[in-house]
Amino acid sequence: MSKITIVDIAKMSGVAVSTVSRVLNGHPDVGQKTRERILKVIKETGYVPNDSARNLKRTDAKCIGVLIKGITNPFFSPVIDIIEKEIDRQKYALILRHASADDDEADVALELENEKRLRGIIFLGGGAEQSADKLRQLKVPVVFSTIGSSVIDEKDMADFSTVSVDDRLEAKHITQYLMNLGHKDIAIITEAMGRRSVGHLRLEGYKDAFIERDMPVREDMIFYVDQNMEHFSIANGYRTTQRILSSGHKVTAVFCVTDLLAVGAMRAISDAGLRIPEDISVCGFDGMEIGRYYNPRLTTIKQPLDQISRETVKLLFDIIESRSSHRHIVFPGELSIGESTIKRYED
Amino acid sequence: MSKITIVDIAKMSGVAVSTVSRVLNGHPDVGQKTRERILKVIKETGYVPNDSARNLKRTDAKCIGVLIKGITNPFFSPVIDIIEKEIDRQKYALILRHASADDDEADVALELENEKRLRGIIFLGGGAEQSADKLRQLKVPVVFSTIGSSVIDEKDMADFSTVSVDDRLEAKHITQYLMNLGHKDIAIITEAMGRRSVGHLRLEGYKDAFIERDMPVREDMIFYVDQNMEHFSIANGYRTTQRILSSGHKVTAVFCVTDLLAVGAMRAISDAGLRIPEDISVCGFDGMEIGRYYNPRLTTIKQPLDQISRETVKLLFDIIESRSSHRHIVFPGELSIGESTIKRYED
DNA sequence: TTGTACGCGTTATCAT
DNA sequence: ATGATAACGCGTACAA
Repeated sequence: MSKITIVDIAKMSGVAVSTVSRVLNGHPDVGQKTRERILKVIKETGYVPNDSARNLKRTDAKCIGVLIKGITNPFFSPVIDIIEKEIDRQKYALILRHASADDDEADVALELENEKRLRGIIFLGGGAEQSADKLRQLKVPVVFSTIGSSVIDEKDMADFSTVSVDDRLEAKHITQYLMNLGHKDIAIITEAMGRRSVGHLRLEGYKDAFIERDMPVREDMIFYVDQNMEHFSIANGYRTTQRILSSGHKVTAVFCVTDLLAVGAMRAISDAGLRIPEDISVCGFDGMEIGRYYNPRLTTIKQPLDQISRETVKLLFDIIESRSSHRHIVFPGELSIGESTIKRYED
Repeated sequence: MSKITIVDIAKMSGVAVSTVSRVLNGHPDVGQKTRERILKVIKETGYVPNDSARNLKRTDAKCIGVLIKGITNPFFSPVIDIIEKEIDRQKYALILRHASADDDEADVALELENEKRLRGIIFLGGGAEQSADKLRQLKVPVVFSTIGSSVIDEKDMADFSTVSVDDRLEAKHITQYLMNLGHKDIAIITEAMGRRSVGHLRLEGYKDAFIERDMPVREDMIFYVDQNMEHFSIANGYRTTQRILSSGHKVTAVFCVTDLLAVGAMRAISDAGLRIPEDISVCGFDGMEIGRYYNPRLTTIKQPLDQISRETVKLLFDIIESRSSHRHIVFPGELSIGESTIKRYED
């Protein structure tokens, strides 16, 4: 039983391939009886059109590609959900593609572009990094979502759009919040990646807060996650916090650049027999659902993912329909105060 | 700037298309200088071969398709990670495809099969349900992972493989565990889907436990999640637990058929001013990472996802290389006792 | 080592 | 309303 094609269907229905094709694509100009006959044969044989061949010929196709780096990150789940709905509302199809850690996202994007007939691409996670040149070869507009413009070279600003919060600024805010609670010995758990990673941006914001108050930035309070495991994972937060606790440094608050890290941190602190927030305050960044359900509730910077997602799609379509050129939209984050932070006790 | 093809590359390099094709596919029989020249042109133009056209012709291609229903579920994250690595070890490529809630998975699978040149397909989540007939049209072997054979019709057992735990049995185990702690008023939070859903299977296991002890199964202790939101979500666990608490029924333990539901349940119980486990014991099912980090740690049935994932890939390759026919592998779950369950206080 | 020509399954164009 | 046929971009015999 070799694979069955449109030709077979045509033969079995006693019509020409073009007629079958018309039925397949919902063209109106085909007789009622002929249509039914063909449909019947299709159902019986279980024929499925070959998408490759289709895309090879097709000119239209209303598709938006969504490229996501590391499907593993639950942070993107709500974003994808909303983007999917929004694209649907525009009567477009969404093609979700995942790039594994070692894939070059730009390559995947280029592949996707001429494999399907895309009208636009949304990037979730990852970052432009070096591959901006490759990305520029894309013929369809690119919007980075939840990724700030600071991860992009200035010269690329006109070629891509970004929709996000200001990672650096918001990180400064939450650090200041901790300071206002009286904390001085504030450790940070972050990622040691390139200058354009969110980890680095949020670290910069942390530093900004100290610098603005003329307080020294203590390098021994900066803890980098284990490179050998998933960077922004609960487990890594746990392990890194253990390093903090055994470092001997006095620490009254920990800023985790990610909610997931914070969850791990809280568990590690509890396991060490310390109380949150009485002994150590913990805060995160992102505003993930789990933070609102954890015990204690996590203080964090809530990203307005709803707005970000919606605006991402809206902006993309504005560009596709040339109602707008590339823009860089920044939404304010919201300090969401939970039960994981408290005034520092005077000693 | 229209799209650039292999013909353009050939012209620009002053060679025939076949030569370019050879370079593209890493064939050895091409002159060193010619190869370099072509490579240079490719790099300069940023040419990317059209995958659709490729797959149309290709005969080989070592790909495994992984179909996942609802990317939203973090439960699959570790599974995907491992499957990806295992497939990689076999020098195969992994193509991850996501089917949205309303897609027919069988259709997506069929599409994927002749779009790419697959050698096998792994299903994550979802279920065979009615579409077994469609699935049978697939020319490559299908393995359901983390999905038990009980979701499949008997007559289909020889056509598909499954690798999973015994949902029903394990659900009985954990219910018995609660009973052994002295609990009698045990509510269950589950899903009201078809007879083949995990929600239903785990509910059956819950009932089994009661029946085996000649205890009545109380319908008023069965709580179904809100159909209008994501079924197995934290938020749904929260809301459904609120319904339990306001039902007026005496409840000393809650079995949530999913860890995510359990997290929501625990938060709802805390918010109601009750203590876990003293006032109400809570347990889940799955063994997700968050359960081990939550406060209190969640008692649950841990699925051996490591083994399941590894065995899924191994079995698939056994079938591909016809070293085995379709099988149904069942791994035992592990009762992972946390801090969320305790002996029922005598009143 | 390199080039030519055909076919993969489909859609679009032009006839009928 | 339907049929015939030329592309679409690439891989691969086969020929040179």
